[in-house]
Amino acid sequence: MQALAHTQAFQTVPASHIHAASILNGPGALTTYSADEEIYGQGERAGTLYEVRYGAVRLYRLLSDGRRQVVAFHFAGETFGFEAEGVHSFFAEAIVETGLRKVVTHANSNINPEMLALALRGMVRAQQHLLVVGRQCATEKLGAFLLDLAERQGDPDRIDVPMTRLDIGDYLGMTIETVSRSISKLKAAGILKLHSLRSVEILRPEKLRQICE
Amino acid sequence: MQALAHTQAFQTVPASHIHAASILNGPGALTTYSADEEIYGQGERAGTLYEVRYGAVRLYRLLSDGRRQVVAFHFAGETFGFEAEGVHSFFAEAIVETGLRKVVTHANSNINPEMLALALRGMVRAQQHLLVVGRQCATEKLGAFLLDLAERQGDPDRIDVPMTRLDIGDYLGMTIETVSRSISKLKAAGILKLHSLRSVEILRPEKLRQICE
DNA sequence: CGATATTTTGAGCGGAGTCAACTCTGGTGG
DNA sequence: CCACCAGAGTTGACTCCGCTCAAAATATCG
Repeated sequence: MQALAHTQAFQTVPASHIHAASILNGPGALTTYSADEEIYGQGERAGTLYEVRYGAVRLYRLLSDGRRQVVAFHFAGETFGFEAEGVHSFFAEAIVETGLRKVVTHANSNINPEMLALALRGMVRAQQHLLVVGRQCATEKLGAFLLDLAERQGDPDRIDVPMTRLDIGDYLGMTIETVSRSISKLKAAGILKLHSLRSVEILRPEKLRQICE
Repeated sequence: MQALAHTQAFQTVPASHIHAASILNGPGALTTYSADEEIYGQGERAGTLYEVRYGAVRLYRLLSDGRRQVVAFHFAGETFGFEAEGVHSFFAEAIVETGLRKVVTHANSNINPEMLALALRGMVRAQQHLLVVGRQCATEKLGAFLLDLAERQGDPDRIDVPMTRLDIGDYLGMTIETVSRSISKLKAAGILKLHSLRSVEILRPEKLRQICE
């Protein structure tokens, strides 16, 4: 029942997203993945793009010392799977029950402005992520992360957070304890309200970035 | 602390706003910039790519609280200036005397695979940067940074470091004092040798990532 | 309802930031 | 040629945020 609620929440797709992705191909088959199922692995041959129809995806890389760096999350309407080389440099996993539409692209054949647009958007997103992880205190990072989620999900107040605290920590470069503490701090300050572990309400968006000390 | 101005950067952008390069390899005029000279500014209209012929360039963004996040450095042979929106979201400055070849681009006409490849490489570079900044201790960050420089400059041992400690700090998300201390630590450990402030020799490349305690 | 995983909270410690003083470097002009 | 100087870099002392280890509380699922 809980999972179903997530699914529905993520099905809201901004019009611009649908537009960009659907030009890339004809109607593709919908593939479904259950929670924590691998979509592709580091080192696998690339060449397929994936458009999220519903659910959520994490991209991550395992470092040599065993740590995990989550590079990106993707939600309904977003397209991922771009690679500069022929192989994937990250793992892709479904976070919850997720539906993907595969977009097979073979080198040089499918170059068009829409595809370039998606690639550039991916680059901008990575650079934006960099700004967040780069230099901020834990609470600021979390605030920026939540605001990003809100923006991408459409609803400015109510956020669905399908990923675990570990995912968030590995995404923002901090431990689960610090993630938890930051949430508690924001909650205590009356900026956030948790309806459940996976449903967050932003009461004071403008204050989210300022709490830091 | 006020952080990033999210709202604009996270907005989805219609594909029509993208000004993509049409021709990457036409003969372009060589423009020279002196140290610290601005190449383009945040908010300026985009649409031109730049190929570095010699010298070095920093891309950075000013945050609302006055902090500066250096997003990338670029050296000879590299191309920068990609934007997903019609305007530049970063500043570009020459670090030292630098020669650039401008590549004037026309919107939506004649998009080629080479162009996409460059954009994807930019994305991968940003994600790689993310892995470095996401690392835990300062010395590891600096080590990864130096190894990156060595790789991009060709010489595995001797590195030219044109940027200041402040540049490095703003790139890695740490203070100049910590940058300096990290260098001193690596020097003391016999891993680095400084021939001058701008010339670094890597004595033990394999140890660069491991020093952290 | 019990078993397990996830999350929260607590206590203590260490690394990076802050503030400050000092040293080094490179450039300028006498 | 050298003295001077401003900026860059280094080093030190101290503080504090976030990591670690540990335990309690809560959520999830069979």
